[in-house]
Amino acid sequence: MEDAKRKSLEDKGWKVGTVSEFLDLTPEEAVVIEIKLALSRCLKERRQVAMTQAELANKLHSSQPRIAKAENGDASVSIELLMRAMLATGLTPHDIGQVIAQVN
Amino acid sequence: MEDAKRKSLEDKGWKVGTVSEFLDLTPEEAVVIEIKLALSRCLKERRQVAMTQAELANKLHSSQPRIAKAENGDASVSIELLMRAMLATGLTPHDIGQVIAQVN
DNA sequence: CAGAAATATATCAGATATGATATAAACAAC
DNA sequence: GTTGTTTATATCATATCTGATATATTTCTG
Repeated sequence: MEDAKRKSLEDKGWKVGTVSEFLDLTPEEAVVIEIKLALSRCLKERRQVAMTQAELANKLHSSQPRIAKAENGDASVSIELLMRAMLATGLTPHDIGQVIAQVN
Repeated sequence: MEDAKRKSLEDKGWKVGTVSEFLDLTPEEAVVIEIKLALSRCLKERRQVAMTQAELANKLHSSQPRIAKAENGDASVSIELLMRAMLATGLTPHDIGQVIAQVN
């Protein structure tokens, strides 16, 4: 993993800091991070053309700051919240499946 | 929703009990439940031909009881754990994407 | 530039998910 | 039917995720 990418992940709260910590990640955990980031990017792209973060938060019974975290790939956001958000912007399970299928 | 299906979900811990509670579910929440159940079914099918629950649990640094819950669609299991488990059985992001894309 | 609107960051108490453990039930093979 | 293997259920302390709130920063518009 390149330094710049690791730095970016660390800023978002991902525990991939040191090399040894990075090696502690199972392959599955690494893939899940990639999936989360892919969903996050897709959500941001779609939400921006559809509504404000506050509007989306209302639909979800969530809060604007949480949407911001979701769109920025924050580690505290679950795949479930990412999916609920994507669906609330009008994306479908098919769309979500396509995004995940393209990871790696 | 038919009675039999609602009963099955209730047994697994899903809060879809009464009609009014069911109506409280946002459409996105309902779809997410379907996605979880689809992932759960796929995991069970794949794991059964590949290894025991205990072996999978070891690969994941998890426990056999948690794998049992994952395979039986228990509400306490996150999408993230379902995905990590699927990946550990040898399934790929592409496989996972296909399962989700077929929901609904 | 000034004010408004949108987005980002920080903090936190409560809710949900977690692996561990114990143990029960189901299922084989003998 | 007894023994060994696998899967299911129950409980629990800890860790993680949650929406809410306050507030800072960026971006838009006039």
